[in-house]
Amino acid sequence: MSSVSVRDVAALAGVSTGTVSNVLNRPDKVSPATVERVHDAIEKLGFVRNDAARQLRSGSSRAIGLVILDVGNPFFTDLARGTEDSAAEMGFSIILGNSDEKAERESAYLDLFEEQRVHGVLISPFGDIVPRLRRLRSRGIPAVVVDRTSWDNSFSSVSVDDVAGGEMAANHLLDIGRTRIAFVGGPLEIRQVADRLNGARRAIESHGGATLEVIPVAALSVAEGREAGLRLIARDKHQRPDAIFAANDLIATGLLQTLVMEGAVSIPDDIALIGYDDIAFASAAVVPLSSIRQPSALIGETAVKILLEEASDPDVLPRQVVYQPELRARASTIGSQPVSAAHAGDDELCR
Amino acid sequence: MSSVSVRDVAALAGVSTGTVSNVLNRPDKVSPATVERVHDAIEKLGFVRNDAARQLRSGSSRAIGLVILDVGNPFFTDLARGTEDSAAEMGFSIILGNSDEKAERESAYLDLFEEQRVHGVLISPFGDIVPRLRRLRSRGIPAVVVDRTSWDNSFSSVSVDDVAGGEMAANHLLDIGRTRIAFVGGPLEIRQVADRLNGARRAIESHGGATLEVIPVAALSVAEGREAGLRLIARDKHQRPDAIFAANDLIATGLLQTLVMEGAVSIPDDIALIGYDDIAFASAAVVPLSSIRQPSALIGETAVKILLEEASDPDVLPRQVVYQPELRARASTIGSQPVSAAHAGDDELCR
DNA sequence: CGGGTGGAGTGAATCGTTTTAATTTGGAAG
DNA sequence: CTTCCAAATTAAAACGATTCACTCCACCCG
Repeated sequence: MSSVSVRDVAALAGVSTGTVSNVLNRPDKVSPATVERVHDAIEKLGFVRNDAARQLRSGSSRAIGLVILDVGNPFFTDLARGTEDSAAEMGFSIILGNSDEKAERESAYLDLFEEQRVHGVLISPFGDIVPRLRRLRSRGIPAVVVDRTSWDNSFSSVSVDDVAGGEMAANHLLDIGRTRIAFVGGPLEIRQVADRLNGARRAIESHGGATLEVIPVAALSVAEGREAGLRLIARDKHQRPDAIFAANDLIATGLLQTLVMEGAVSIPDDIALIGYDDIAFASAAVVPLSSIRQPSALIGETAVKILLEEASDPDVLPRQVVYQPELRARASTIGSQPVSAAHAGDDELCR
Repeated sequence: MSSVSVRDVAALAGVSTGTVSNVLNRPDKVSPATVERVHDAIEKLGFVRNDAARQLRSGSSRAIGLVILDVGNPFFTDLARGTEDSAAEMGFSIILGNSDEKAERESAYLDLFEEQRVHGVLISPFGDIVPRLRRLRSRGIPAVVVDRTSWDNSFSSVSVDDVAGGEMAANHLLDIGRTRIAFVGGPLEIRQVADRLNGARRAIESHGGATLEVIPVAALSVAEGREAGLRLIARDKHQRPDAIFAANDLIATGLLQTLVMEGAVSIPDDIALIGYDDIAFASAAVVPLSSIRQPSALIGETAVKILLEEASDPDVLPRQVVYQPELRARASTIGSQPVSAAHAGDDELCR
């Protein structure tokens, strides 16, 4: 277990440990000749800086903690990728935690990040974590909430306007002439789900002549979508909606499968279907799925940027960044169309 | 920035710092009364252990580094989830790095992990990293290769028998009577791709009467799959294969879309299609995709287990664990069938 | 009654870097 | 020929938990 320390490097280069440290961190403060000599020594000895010692002395780490709700959801992995790219650019790395929508796991990750004295925390919250975030802040660790506005604006957040997104989705369904609309989603405790529903409700109420039915599901997964689909198939044909707004693309995918395969329902002729998130698989589904696109990677990048600003200047005021979502109309609502639409071709398939 | 240290805790509890440390790490060595007193003090002061200091003194960290090829690929996120669960159980956390099939990023992550003196490294390698892994080992940091056997057996690895998987896929296509088989995949430098192709080749050669065509693509993505699909559609009907083995499910998804939507090809009647990885979206596609299932989460769990063993006993010999893949026949090869097959119902759809 | 035993607790040394104040050096300015 | 300054470098003091070699002390046993 050869452990090469700055001391060894200093000895070989014939300088002091302080100089080695300067070469590592502020090379401009050291004469070029010395820099070279030190680098040679580092090379020769295979020295690698011990991050724990650095962090202990200098107080803060080069890692950022990120807690997301579900690694299985491409929306979140895209978001994570955004944070990773942005962080790497600034010389930081991301420690990714997956809370799996469990308060206990969420809490465990916050504990871990606190022990590690991470540079900052990004979190797409599940439970009520304001007290935890406050405590982190009092320790000098800033936090930014992602994919949700923070409760009382005491923390910065980067999110997408889910109410507008829900409105947009419902309006699209109304625009193509549908009137019996169903919202499939849940649990409503998840803020995003409730917002999307409220947006849809608003659109439909202000339209007149259209109805909205809520079909609750237990989780935002493909399996739950299938299950909801089976319930719909079981209905008499005339009892079915003529359009469905699914709370996210995983649910929409599940619906798509059971409705088409097992229900012989034609999409979009019998039922138009729109999802939410615009994950890469949405545009690649056999009936390409209309969806509400969120700038997932951008959310991550922005969140990192804000976090780093707050870290370097703790007195900056919390900011709420809200992006607007965007409609991606595809075959599942508008059927096959001549390839000439505005967005044709710019779908980013799997990145 | 209130910084509460063991010293403060010790003072309040009326004990020495050594005792506080013992309470934290070896509570059984301390009398119950003292344990309680110390815990009270910790509570009162809001003390949180500084991990950097702990690590500096005790030498090793509680974090495991994981480098994967592509976060956008559900196979790898499932694998990551497996490592995370397994690590959490043992009190470790995972630092996830995404190399994006770039040697430079892979290398940057290994640097980072080396500086952090992580407890161990798990890696699904892209470039030739044996020298790097050797160096890590010489520093006392063990490494386990995932999703690939290691080059010379000098490192432990956990993988799946891709040759057998390829053979299995091709045999399935032969079993349902197909004879003009195409393999769509690439680049062949990726070992897994080459192995799958070789397996298929072996099956077809030993069958007689069947042919294998290789259709190369530049990457294992949905977009590349679509592109390959377009090329197939452009062919005269009789020049097309009657079955396709795609190197992974992302490619299969892309193929599925163009063949069905734009080529009016019937799956599986005109062309049978089988993928690889059995990602959650495979079974949820509108024409559910036959695939070769790999135990992705299990690979991750096993890798963590082996890694921790090697970390605690550096003299243990490297082991190569090779799991066998499993065929999941679905509609894309066998069409719609009465629900009675062996595996019906046990598909894990998106968890 | 004395020596031995072991559980509980102590406190100083330690890990490897960064940082600070202090020191040297080579010139430029007076 | 001083004097003074900035740049380059140094030596030593942190940072905060863990560890290790000890000290106590109570208790048991012959």
